[in-house]
Amino acid sequence: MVSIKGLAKHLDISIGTVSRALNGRPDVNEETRQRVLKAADELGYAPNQAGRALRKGSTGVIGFMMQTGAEITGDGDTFFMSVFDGVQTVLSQHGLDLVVLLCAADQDREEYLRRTVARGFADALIISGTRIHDGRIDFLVKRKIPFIALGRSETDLGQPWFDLDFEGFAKSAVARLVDRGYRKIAISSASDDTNLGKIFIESSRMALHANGLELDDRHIFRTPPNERGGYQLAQHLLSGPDRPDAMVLVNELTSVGFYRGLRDGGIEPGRDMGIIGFRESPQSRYISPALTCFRIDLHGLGRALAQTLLSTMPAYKERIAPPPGSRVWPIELIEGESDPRRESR
Amino acid sequence: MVSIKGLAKHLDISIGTVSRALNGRPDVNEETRQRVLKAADELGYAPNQAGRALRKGSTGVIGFMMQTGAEITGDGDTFFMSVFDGVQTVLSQHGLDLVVLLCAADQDREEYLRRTVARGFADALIISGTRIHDGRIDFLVKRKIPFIALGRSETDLGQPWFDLDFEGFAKSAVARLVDRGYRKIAISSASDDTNLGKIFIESSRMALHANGLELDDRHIFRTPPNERGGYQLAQHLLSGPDRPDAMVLVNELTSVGFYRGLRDGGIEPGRDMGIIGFRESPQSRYISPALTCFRIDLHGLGRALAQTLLSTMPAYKERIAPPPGSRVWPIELIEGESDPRRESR
DNA sequence: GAAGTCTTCGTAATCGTTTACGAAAGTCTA
DNA sequence: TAGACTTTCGTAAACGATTACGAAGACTTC
Repeated sequence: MVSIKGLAKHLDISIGTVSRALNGRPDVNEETRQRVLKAADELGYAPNQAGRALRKGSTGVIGFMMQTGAEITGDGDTFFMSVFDGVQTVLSQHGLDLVVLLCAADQDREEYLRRTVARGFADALIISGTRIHDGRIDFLVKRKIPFIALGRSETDLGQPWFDLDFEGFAKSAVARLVDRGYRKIAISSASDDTNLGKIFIESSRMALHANGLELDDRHIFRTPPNERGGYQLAQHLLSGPDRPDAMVLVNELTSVGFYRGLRDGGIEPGRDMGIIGFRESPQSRYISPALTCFRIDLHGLGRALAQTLLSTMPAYKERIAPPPGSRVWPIELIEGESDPRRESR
Repeated sequence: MVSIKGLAKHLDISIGTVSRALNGRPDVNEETRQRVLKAADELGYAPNQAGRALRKGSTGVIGFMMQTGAEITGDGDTFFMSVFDGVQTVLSQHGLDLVVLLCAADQDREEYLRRTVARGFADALIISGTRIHDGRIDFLVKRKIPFIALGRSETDLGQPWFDLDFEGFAKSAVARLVDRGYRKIAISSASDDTNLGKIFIESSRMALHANGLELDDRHIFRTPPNERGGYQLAQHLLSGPDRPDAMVLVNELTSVGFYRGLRDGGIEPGRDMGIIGFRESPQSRYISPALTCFRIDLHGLGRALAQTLLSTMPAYKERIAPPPGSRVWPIELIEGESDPRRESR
């Protein structure tokens, strides 16, 4: 691997001149520059990232930290890819690159940060899957590493964040179901130690209350975010007493299993039970009946994340304004056929 | 951000001693080491990655390059998550970390390599989504950067690779369908410029031939790897002449749409048309009828990739033997109900 | 032709870390 | 007590890039 020194020796000029030629500095003869460029190409010279980062004090890279396993499968397939795409769109406009840092699911996330990231691996970070109490936030704030969180946390040290509008979801879904004649509304939530779970349950309770109904504690289910979870939820419903007439599913992956589970028990989804899912997924319109759910502009969310992050970084602060609007990312209803209007009985 | 120099000054000892204490060298007094460790913790010292990489000539990181958009959504993204997990298992045993390098779908992949990776960003690479002719392979070989490919390529410069057993898939699926009484077998393939598409079509042709049947060119479909693709495929089948009695789907995401499309046209999947999918997915057993498909040990594939890669790297060569076995990764049949045995008519 | 300006380039310091080398002091052996 | 050995640590040279500074020469101007 040829270095700048090798290039200089090969051309019999100084390394300073080579560097200036390569970096487009004005104080180098055009003919010399061409010679350098040609030689660099021929010798396959590529600047050493470590040397450059050491000298410049920045890497030109933004890290996106996430966990393998649970998180990504839990949130469904294309979710993160769409966000990545949006993030990259903005970053590339500023000559920055994105790398994804995968923390194994069984690994301590704070330890991972310390080991991999705080070393100066990236100039800034996007962290996802925030917990209600998230040690990573304390750590990054203490270390003064610029970052933004995808997901709320009660660990609020003034860091910027974005999150999906779970409140809006609960409110819309409940209002719609009530309006359509459903009265015994149950919810399938995430586990209690996630922000999603906590916010969604509370919001649903309030939304029902606002409509003159109460959320029965026995109608709150914690469902693993996958097909199997949906199937088991349906089985559980069928065997239990006091069956609800509608269900709000906070994770769309469960829907396929839920449909199947209901049918195996003789209940026809849509006809016998109203169903609303959270996020529009590739399959939500191809299952039958098509799932009523919400569209989320994930690419836009990615762009907003990146812009907001950059607007907090000294090197970019002046050039970038934080995007206007709420930190709660809006969602948009997609009407399906899984919650038809009920005839009064 | 405190450096090793700041630490040394704070402790009033030399930076050499600090470094040795931190790195567990034997030639440092135990009491001194404890003082250093304590101070490092208090001051929040984290070694600078750039400085270390520059000096050591290696980063301790393996990059996994993939593209946003098409590729990952096409394969469903639990696919890569499982592979990542396997890769990481092996890497962490050797003190290495994994970063995912995302090349935007509309970006030139070779250019991306040059810009991001060849700079010494990672010690080695895993590249995915190989094309029939893949410039990245030439590039990496020329630059002498250790790498392994997930996916075959006709650009064969002796690099190591692993790939899924598409031949085995075509062979098993066809043999099973024929054995169960199906005669007019169609295939839903990927686009022709992918290895998957090329290999799968050819293997299917041979498998059919081996069973005394021929693959009608009009029974070869190129289907976008998503639900919509499956739906449109079904619609196309229904409107066309000479409807096949069985379909082999090389992408499992299409199955949900395909089912729906058939039903919308009055054809009951399974009963009226036999269906076999490729990879077992979270939904394959929860759609109805459950899809007959193949299980793939993706975690094992990830481990094999990492091990093979390390076994080609000088620094690890001695400690790691390449895993035995084929570079074509095996698949295992999961019986569903989507291809019932036909009564002879 | 002296002085000033401009262009072009070499020199050397610097970023943070690791490590070969040697120095100093202590310990042991004969 | 001299010599050999051990323990502990400081010194300084890399690694590859960027950049402030100044020098040398060419060119202009009066």
